[in-house]
Amino acid sequence: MKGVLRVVTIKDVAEKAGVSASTVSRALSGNTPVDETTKKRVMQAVQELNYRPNELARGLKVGKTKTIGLVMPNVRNLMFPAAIQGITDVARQHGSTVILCNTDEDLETEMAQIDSLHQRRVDGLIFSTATSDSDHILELKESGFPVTLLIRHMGEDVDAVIVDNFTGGYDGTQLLLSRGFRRIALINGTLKLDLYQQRYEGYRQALTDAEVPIIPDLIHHERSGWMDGYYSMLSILESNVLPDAVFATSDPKALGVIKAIKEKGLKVPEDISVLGYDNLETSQLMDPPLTTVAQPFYELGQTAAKRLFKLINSKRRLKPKVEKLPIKLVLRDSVAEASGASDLIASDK
Amino acid sequence: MKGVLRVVTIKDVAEKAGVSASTVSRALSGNTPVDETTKKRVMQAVQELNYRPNELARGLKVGKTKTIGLVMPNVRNLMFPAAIQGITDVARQHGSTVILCNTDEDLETEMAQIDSLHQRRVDGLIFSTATSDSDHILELKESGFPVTLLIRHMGEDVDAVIVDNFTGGYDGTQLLLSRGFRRIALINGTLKLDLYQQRYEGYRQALTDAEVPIIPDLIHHERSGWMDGYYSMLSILESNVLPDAVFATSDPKALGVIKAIKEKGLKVPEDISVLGYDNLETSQLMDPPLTTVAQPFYELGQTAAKRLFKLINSKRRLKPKVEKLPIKLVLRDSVAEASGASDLIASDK
DNA sequence: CTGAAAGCGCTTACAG
DNA sequence: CTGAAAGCGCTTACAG
Repeated sequence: MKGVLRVVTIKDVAEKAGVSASTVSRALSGNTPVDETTKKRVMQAVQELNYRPNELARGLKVGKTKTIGLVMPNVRNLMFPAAIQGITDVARQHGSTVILCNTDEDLETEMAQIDSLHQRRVDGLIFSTATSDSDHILELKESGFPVTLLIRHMGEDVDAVIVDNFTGGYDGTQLLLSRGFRRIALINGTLKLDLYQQRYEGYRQALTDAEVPIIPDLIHHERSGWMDGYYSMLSILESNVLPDAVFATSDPKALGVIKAIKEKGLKVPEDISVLGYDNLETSQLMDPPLTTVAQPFYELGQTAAKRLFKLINSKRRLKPKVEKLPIKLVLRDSVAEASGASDLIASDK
Repeated sequence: MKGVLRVVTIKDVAEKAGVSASTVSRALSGNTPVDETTKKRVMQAVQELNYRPNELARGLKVGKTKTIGLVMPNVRNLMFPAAIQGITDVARQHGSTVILCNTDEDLETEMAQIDSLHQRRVDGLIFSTATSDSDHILELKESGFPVTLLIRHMGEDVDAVIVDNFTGGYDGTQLLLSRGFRRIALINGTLKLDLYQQRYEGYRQALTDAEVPIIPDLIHHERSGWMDGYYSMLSILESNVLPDAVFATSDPKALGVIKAIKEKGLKVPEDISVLGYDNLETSQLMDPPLTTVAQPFYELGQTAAKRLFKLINSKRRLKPKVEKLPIKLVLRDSVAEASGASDLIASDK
């Protein structure tokens, strides 16, 4: 009986209710007054036929698809799932649907994805760009298309929701300083991404403010993932300047660092303290539980989506705004007090 | 100059190329022969105008949207991101786009999501259902709509791609038995999900086959997440029957178990061995690195997507098929040899 | 090979 | 309050 795949259309409803398609449309949308009793008849028919308006047809007509595009460099990166949830949650509140694209950190496919999303006439786009050289994004923005960047941004010209990375770098470093550490290694990501640049600057500033010398040998950039953290730390441990603490600018890197330290027969935090950055869910399960700079991923996603809908629903063009959400220090067990901390601090004077 | 938001349509191209819209359409689709030189003119115009066909209009006309829906219970569950990537990867190969929905494990919103996806006229649906009582899925299936279930399935009537959970439970338990353990605790998920039921049965079968008694006190069901693993283990440690090994049916639960064991001053694996299930990326970074039953999440996603496209592109209705992908034992350090294992085995005879 | 026409399923001025 | 008509941007038989 259900064999035939023909879907119920507005005409079927109209016929059943004995009215015109226009009236059905109006009864359903509620934008135009409709007589109560005819409305009831329509609703009855809708019920019986289990009618669902074709969103495509509607979109074609009114020029809004109630769909937003989400372009992520890598869904498997543990930062993103929470952000994605934040986005889908607010999209749902707005009756919007989200199309997810994964770029594998590749610029080519990023551009292809954007093209395909554009073809789908999404109402707007949220994304974390693969690189900083993103002319295509500026172009989009220029053309008046609603776009908001997430986590990774580019300058002040396009809307973005990010985290205050400078403060993250600064506060993290300062925590370590306050515990009495003076030889703080930094295992950082690629300087091509503004966010790592900022964390780096925060680190330097904190050191400078505390009049603690910066030791270039203890600074490694361009690292990503736990493997890089692991190898970076191994090489540091085999060099001649041993750090008393390590600030890794992502939790995975921090975990790699801890692994390396343990493998060398040293202890965290007794011998070397380790500070992460992210506060991924699993980081609390580590041994020791990771002290880290927490990023509010879910809120980041939420905020970006809210901003996007504001752009979408605004009549006039809004001035670009980059929102910086605050970081938070999460104190657990991987950072201790420097041994002989007081001496050290004293001797520094 | 770009100020006006009017998008380029097929008419603009037609006009510029001096042909009809029909010809433009044909030149672009390639389904019908078009004269080479006029084709070139069309392509030229497409280039100059940067024309992108409106996928919605196309979809409305041909009745395919080149969009699939993906309904997940919880994107933050670490099992899913890899599966999602598998799905988006093959969707891209098929020129399809994926709409992502998150149900928060809630049946109500699951049904609402399906409805909204249906309204969007997606070509097919992949999902991991929230519960087993899923009449709405059967209904969908019955109506001839392409659906494939992922990871969590329901019977033999609807297409699914899952993991061989019985074997997972069996092989995992057998690994523990082969190492000489005899009091193997099971920290399991909800029996409402077939997958946990199967793992449980695998566990029982392995014990039975080895003629090792099943100890009900060591079996905890309805646990999910690391917290539950943690508390389950705590209560076991405070009871009078101490296990020599624990089989947790998810990695997070295993991590909670390890945390509890360590807190009690015991060592993993020296005092108690722990086996997980999942092989999440972070599990190798734990201390000790987790021995676990690996699920091929990416392949699961890939396979489900491939199956879905087969369903979508098939003229006739295909017979439902549930594919079971194999698990793999990943040996790391959280499972050791039972102390005095040989005695034990001997004494068992 | 190509154009004019019809139509996919809606919405919304335009009349009444 | 309601219907007939036009049109969103495409595709595809139908003629030629």
